[in-house]
Amino acid sequence: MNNSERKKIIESIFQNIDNETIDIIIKYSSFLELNKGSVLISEGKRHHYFYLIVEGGVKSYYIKEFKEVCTWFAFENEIIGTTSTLQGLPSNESIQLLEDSRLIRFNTKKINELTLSNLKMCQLLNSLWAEHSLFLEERLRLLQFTNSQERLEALIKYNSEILQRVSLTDIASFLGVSRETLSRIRAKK
Amino acid sequence: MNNSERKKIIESIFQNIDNETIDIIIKYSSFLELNKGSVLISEGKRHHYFYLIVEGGVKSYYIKEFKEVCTWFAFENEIIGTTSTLQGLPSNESIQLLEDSRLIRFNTKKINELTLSNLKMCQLLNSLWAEHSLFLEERLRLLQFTNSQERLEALIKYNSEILQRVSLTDIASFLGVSRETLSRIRAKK
DNA sequence: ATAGCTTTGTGACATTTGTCACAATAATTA
DNA sequence: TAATTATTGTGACAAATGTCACAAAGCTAT
Repeated sequence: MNNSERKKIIESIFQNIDNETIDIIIKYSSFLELNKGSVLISEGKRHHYFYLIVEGGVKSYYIKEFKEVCTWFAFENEIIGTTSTLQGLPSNESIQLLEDSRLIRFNTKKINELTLSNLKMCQLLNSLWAEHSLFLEERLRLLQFTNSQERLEALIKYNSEILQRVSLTDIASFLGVSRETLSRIRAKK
Repeated sequence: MNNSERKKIIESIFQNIDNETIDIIIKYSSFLELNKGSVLISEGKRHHYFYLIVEGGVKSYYIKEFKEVCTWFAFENEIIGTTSTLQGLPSNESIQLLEDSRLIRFNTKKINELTLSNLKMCQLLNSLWAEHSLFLEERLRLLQFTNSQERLEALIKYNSEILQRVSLTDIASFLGVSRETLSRIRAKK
């Protein structure tokens, strides 16, 4: 991927940022192609990057009693990272590629520094946080007071892409039910 | 509550903000004393304020099938509002006082305007969002892959204040279990 | 194509949780 | 204080879900 392609993608994601800042952002980013199974962020470690998925998909999870608990999935044009990593803490979850993927990688510290002097950048981050909070609140609602049937229906309705690109084992964990229960709910319909 | 008291509290919450901005924030705020049961924000409506609890407590909830589903509780020195309200949307949940409370009320629009020109204010909002995201992510973990016993234990460990100040009916709803189940788990210990 | 591995489906049974009904207790108000 | 209301506890039973075991189906690589 050449520089002008990368610029186009970054411009479409980081909207309303002046040209000069975009160039700085590009300087602080790099392009990667990685294979399915690669781990971008691993639980318990400090990391210095967040990513934009150009093509491909990832899952995020943590280990509980020797088992993976999936917390979210992401695909094309989504910005991914872990909240703890963005704050300079050891990550509370891992991020792994579900497919061979093409990614743009950003340096967390450098981007954070930009927000200290660049108001637009700071505002952009604010809107990303707000969006992220809404996403989390919706997920909380889904988990707090719905049965597994309703959760699956919501997933089909609002995130049908996940169903097509993620294994049922991971989806079950994401929905907070056992693999077997998910299998049975699917059979019932 | 006089102006200098209010200034002190606001300064302790909005850290690293210059004096001039603090004065503006104070101008955009007002002090309130309200009784238990008062509703600060009601589901489905647009609101133009967020609040700081000086003394007292609140619960947030939405209605599902004629029942309240509690989403969170807050007490002294916490900033409260709903994400949807902050973004100018109709609120997706209600906020009601659990106790007679003393509050400082802020004008959302005015504060949002401040972030357009004041970098410090924008950064402050960023850190509030980040903190809020971490809070939501922890709650998600608690709900996604724990049984009711573990949820109650986590609540006792990390939010014992809630147990002392909130009815078991509301706590059960917050933990995502029926009132009866919570009652039985408590009896078992 | 075949052997090996991964993913998905399904039966049997135990456990957990929800629901309904009602009793016991605590808090509030006249 | 007595009456009333709100909150909490508990028994009985039904429904949902988890766990374990194993079969079926899909992939992958040689």
